[in-house]
Amino acid sequence: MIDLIFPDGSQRQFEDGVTGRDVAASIAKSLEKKALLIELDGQLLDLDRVLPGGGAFKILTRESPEALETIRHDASHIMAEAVQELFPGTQVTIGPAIEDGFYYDFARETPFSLDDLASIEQRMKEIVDRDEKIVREVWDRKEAIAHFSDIGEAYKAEIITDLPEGETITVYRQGQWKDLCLGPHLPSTKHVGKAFKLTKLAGAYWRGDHRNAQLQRIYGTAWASEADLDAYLKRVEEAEKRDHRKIGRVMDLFHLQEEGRGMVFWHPKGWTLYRVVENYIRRRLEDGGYAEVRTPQIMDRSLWEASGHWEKFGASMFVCETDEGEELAVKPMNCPGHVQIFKVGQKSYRDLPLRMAEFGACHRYEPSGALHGIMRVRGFTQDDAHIFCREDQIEEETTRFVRLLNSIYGDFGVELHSVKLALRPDLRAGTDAVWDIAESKLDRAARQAVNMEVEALPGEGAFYGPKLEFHLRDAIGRTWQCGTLQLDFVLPERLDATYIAEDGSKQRPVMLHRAIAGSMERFLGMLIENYAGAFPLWLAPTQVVVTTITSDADDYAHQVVRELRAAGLRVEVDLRNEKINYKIREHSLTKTPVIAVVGRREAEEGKVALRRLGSDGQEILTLAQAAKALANEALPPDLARLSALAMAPGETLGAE
RNA sequence: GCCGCCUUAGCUCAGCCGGUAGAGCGACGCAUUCGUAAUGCGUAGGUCAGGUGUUCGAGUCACCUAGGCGGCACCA
Repeated sequence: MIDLIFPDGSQRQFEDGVTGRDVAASIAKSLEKKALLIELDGQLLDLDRVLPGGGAFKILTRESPEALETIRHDASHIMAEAVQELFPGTQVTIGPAIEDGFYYDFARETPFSLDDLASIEQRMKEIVDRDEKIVREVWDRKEAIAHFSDIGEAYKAEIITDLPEGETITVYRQGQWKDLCLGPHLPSTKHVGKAFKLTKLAGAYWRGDHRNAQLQRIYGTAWASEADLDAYLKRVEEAEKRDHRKIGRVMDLFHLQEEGRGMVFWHPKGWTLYRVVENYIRRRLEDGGYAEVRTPQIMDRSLWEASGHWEKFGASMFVCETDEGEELAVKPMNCPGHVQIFKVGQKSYRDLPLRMAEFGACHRYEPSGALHGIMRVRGFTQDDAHIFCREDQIEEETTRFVRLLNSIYGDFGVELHSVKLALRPDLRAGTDAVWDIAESKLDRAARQAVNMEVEALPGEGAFYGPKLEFHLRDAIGRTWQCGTLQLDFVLPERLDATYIAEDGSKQRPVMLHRAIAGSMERFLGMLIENYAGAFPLWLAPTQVVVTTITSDADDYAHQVVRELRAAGLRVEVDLRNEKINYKIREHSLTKTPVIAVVGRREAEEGKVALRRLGSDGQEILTLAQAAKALANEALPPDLARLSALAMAPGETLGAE
């Protein structure tokens, strides 16, 4: 007998050998009909599988969020079945459920074309209609390998071969088709429903390794209902409107062109935004005890050899040779330059921690396929800094850094999506004991500073030390690493950085490489998507457009512009002989936060009518009131906090 | 870099089975002076990404090159 505890807390006993379906049937016939899967002690199981024991028991239906992943997984199997029916000779590999959908990787000589997706989708719907029972079978390892080899499924045979001895090999059969799979699955293909759509075609390497064969991946999305599918498609469409490349064009922020692939041409408005962000970060760094420096863009090969970059990073570096035979490299990172500054003169333990910051323009030769708008470029600027410190200062410096990062993200209104800790790689410098300390320090310090899980990434650290990664999410759900903190035991050694300790001995400092925005370009791309271009006043490139109803008010409009500019605001004027409706529409489309409309009435009364982006009401203020209120609102958050602290009545700090 | 798709006016996009290039917006000109998301009329804009080929004839078909987009790999 087994004991099952139901979600309402009630408990019942069942005979050994009972299946999830039996239990559902014992509750209600209607429940049995709706049941798709069961959850036993948090683990999903097939409905028709004999329960392996008792525990917390739950029946999942279409409506259960937990069932969605299985619906998607099944959809991928149905797609694989459809593909093998339509394109005999195609080998299957793996096909998991992913966020919002699923994919399946196939091995086939001739690539699929976009047109094939329609016929595959059609066949999938037929398979759903066939209502094929999905049956779990446990196979013997040798037999399974022999079977999959025989039918020409080399990849499946390889997967089984690589499974640890003693692992249960399960094969799921649906109709004539079968696939090696861990499961669980729905009772039959009918239950997957038809709320799915094949979305894209891509190449993908077998087991994610570019040295392996390239497979063909078909992506799809699948949902519990048509309504959910439509909502998803609409969401994607909306997200595409936030694309920073599109908004960058509409708002005239920047452009990219062939002759400078991966290099951003910042237009006046985009550069204004850039400078506002840079100056804000600069103030926060100064406030956080950093000193800003500037190091050369191009340095001799010998330095890059000494730092190890020539060997480890050479393939990504832009190099050049002079007529005199010098070999130079454009800097891909700022660290070697900073060590040079550290090494000038003698440093004492009293100088540590020494925090050296630079908005350092770096160039890296990124693979062409990696480029993406201004998010992934070849020329970018890091809000970089290196903290030279003693080993016992690592933890405190890390906590300080993560707090600063979190506060800065907060001021920009972006939300940290995840924090990851990249752990020691196979090839590494330093002893295990040092790595143990380094990893646990970073982990502890990060957890202390943010109330968030820290996901471990085994083997992904740099050869010289572990690395904390701070990820933000873009408009279409892709996540990007922005902030980072890397511990480095190696570079101070390679470039021979030392300080004099209390006992007079020479010691090696530890270096923390850290960045908050990461790349300014990427961070601005994130900001553009985060706000869909509708920036808060302090960030908006143009904060106010003053525009007239008729040319009678032109002179007054100029006066308004002068006063608002005197209050520190970024103001433009639009005196075009167009209807007010037209001008409002145009400035709204380019996301100007405040439109100040002036007509004869305002001119006579010395007032302005402020219209906020996204609202159709207006606020009539005197010119002096408007200037003061807007200037106050336009204060960057850090200065706003200062001014609130100062509480000096009537005093305002100039906005940028 | 690899796989797939795309590239037509400044922008967004039509262009059928191969028959000689279109729209809207924008720009420019003229008229209009108007009260909160598109005033009217007119004018100019194209080596159909570049190249080679097939064809009587190519924006359309084939191949090559470049760039872009979506993934993969790589990465801030």
